[in-house]
Amino acid sequence: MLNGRIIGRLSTYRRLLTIASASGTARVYSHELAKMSGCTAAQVRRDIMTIGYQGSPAKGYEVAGLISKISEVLDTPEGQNFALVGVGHLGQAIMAYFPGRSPHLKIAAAFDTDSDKCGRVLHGCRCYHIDQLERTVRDERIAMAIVAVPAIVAQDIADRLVAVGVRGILNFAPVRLRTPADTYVENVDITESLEKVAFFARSETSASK
Amino acid sequence: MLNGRIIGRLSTYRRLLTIASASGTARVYSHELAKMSGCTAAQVRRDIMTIGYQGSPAKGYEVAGLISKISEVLDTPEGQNFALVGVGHLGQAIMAYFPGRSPHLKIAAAFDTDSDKCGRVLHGCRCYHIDQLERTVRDERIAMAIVAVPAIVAQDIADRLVAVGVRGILNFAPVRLRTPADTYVENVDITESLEKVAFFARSETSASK
DNA sequence: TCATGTGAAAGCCTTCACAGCG
DNA sequence: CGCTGTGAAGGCTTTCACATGA
Repeated sequence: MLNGRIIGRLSTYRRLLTIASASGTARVYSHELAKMSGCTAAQVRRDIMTIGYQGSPAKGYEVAGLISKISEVLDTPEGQNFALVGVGHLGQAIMAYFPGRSPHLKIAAAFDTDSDKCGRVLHGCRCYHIDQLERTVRDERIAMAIVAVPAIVAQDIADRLVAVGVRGILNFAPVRLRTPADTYVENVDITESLEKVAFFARSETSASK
Repeated sequence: MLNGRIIGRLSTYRRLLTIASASGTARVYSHELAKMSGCTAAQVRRDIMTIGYQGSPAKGYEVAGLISKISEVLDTPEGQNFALVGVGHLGQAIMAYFPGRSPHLKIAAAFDTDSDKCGRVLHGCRCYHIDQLERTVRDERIAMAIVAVPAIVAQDIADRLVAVGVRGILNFAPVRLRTPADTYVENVDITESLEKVAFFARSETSASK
């Protein structure tokens, strides 16, 4: 019913709607949202139907209402906290990217082995030594993590995270993490993406993901 | 026939096979590769069939031969060059990640607006001022790019890249780029990924992407 | 006329299941 | 046996197409 694809598109719709709303747009038609997001109008309507929002044939969808409805699906009232493990370039890119994007999501703590980074606050986020991982994740009731560490240590970090209650991981390491069945892992594999681009850039006719 | 999903899995298989090969494994069965990659054995066999490689029921697949066959599909003999646009944390993470991963792929040039970075060589890659984009991309015959710039300028950069012949883009900016039909765009949307993790970490039973 | 909501069709991808073979 | 190769089935997503309503 609500699978990863739909969640992904809802996230995109919300971002686009939020931008549209900020520039004063009060209503959208499915074909407009389709064009903005790169989906078809039928897809947009079906997604909106799936989450139970209603538009009107005369006026399309109310932007504010649709944003609220999507947020009901995507967000929790209390918000959700991530731990970021690995404060290298990638980790810092993510920290820098975060503020203001998703008010309901937060990086509550970052961890690294480099003691130079520990104790400091980068992009509004406190950095701890990796030794503090277990204690901090527990104390801050963190249930999700971003793994941005070298491949060799990724499985070890994942094990430690799972052991202290983490049930969702965004994994940037080029490794298939082994985790319990009740833990969700989303992999971002840059090599895979690069090779897709390289392959399809050669083929004549192409399209987006 | 050879769609993005298959290309992605082939890339994963090759990485795993290369690791296996390095540690002395000469043959694999589909169920072994399946376990390593998180696919089913049937999927592995079907993918291998699709690219026209043959194993033997008695001995499975020859690792070296399979790597070659996958490489025939994924690589070009001359290799392919990327331009990297945006040498912030994300750009530098990608530069750092690159060396040795895919010998046939190379970042031939990086570009940034920050003149401090220009003229320097970071992670084995020369950085130019963004003003040099057109000339360098043309001179180096670059046909693919990684866009790691702020969202506001991403479309402009994409337009400039397309104008000088780029036909494949890996886009990290949270924007749907508008490009000609013969240009392939692969989007890596971190917000989307984070929201997926946040959503599925709440649901009881989960699984990988 | 032009939009939404949606059952039904189509298309796509994955998995099943088994013939064939060492 | 246990594995590959693969036609056929199954399941999942997307798209079609149209009833309905302003």
